[in-house]
Amino acid sequence: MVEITRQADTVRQARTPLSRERVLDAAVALADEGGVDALSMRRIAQELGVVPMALYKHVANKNELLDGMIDALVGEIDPPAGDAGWKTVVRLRVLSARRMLLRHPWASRVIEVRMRERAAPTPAVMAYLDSMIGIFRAGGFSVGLVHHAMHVMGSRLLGFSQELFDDSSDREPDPDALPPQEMAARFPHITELAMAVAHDEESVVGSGCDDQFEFEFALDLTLDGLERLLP
Amino acid sequence: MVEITRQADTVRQARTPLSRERVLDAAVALADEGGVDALSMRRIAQELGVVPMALYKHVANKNELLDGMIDALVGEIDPPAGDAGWKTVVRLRVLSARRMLLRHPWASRVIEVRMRERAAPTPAVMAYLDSMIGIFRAGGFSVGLVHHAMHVMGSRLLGFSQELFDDSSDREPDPDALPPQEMAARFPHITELAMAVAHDEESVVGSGCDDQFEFEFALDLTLDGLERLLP
DNA sequence: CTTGACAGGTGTACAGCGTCCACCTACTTT
DNA sequence: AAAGTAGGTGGACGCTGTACACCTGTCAAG
Repeated sequence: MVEITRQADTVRQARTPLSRERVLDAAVALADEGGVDALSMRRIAQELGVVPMALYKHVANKNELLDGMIDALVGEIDPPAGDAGWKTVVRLRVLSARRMLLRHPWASRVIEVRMRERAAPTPAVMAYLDSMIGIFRAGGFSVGLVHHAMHVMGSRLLGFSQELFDDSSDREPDPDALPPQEMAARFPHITELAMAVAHDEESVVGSGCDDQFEFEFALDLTLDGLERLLP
Repeated sequence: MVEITRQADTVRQARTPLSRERVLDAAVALADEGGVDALSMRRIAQELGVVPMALYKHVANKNELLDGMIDALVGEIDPPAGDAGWKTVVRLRVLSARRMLLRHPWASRVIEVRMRERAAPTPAVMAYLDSMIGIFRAGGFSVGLVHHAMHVMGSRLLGFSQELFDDSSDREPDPDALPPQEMAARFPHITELAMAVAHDEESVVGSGCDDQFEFEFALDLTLDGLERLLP
């Protein structure tokens, strides 16, 4: 009896070595059932039968944990499906993203908030956007047109937030950003787009992307679409 | 000297009687300069030279304070301009909303977050939406079409968040909601729309508004718009 | 076979948060 | 004069994220 207990004690900390993945999973589960407000380091730790500070051996801090959760969720979005034409492929992908967001209602809020205060989107989001851009390119869109398209789609692409790339602001450069050539290798379409935008507006001060123009572009496209619905 | 000082002391708490408006103004100012994370009850109080709990005599709690701030900001949006046709009027109004949001970069996040967890938007937001619906109606849109239009415009109307009315969820009814007839008087267009939607989907379980359909409607309208841009 | 590094879990502590509660004080109303 | 009330005060509680020092088990090198 005593032996069993002791073994159980030993086991509790030995059997489940508490990996980063286990922390992330517990966090997602907790958020799923109690909303993002129920998500505290202490609660996650408690759920894992561990002391709060133990989490910090696998996760730098809470923000980094949120980033990890986002990455996990974005990974749930279906990859582009076959060769059905850009319109169908984009449509299916966006609907898949939406399903993911409906499964995790707290997610869009977290993504949005983290997006706003981070230098760059998380890697999985980057990959998602890159592949989305790739679909448009393959569908015959020019680089410039894809740029507009991404702005127009903004709020639909992940179900919210049209300003995924808020490069206009004066954020300090991300210290652990990817070196350019690796960036280009992993996210070729994003890179192509970014370079084109940066280049053809060289003279413009600041962002290299006229947010105001893009906003009005999207707005007018929407209004035109609505106008066509009038009898 | 002593007298002056004593007078100053007296004055500090007597001259500026710390109204709700002063609290709201201080809060907005603080958020404007330090972002929404710098906004704590204690900081606001400090800024006003007062003890934190003093604020609670003018504001129920922090959420209610955030609501008040939102209302103040939405009030900054230009009223509908003249009789230039629905398209122009909507366009100008949305651009005015955008300018407000650019003046207060933290605002969209606050509005969105508060929207998600509140039973109803704040009065000023209601008024804004009501008048926006009115513009569409006056422009010849049917009630049903306005409904679609509001969903399509969603992310542009206030610069974000297409799900302003997330009535699908199972929120407890707002205790201090307006009585129906007052609601109808103050927000006639919202009421008209809400009743029409509730009525013609009587048989459907739940929300009275098929969010999935609306999402796809908006998505397809956007994709069609993009398609027309292809050479 | 020992030793030392190191990965990983523990315990304590701190500053900051929102807000409940009891209190005091000045002013208004009867 | 008495009673009520609006509004500022002070203290406390429970919660948060996380810095820091510590301990322990595992494993590699001498």
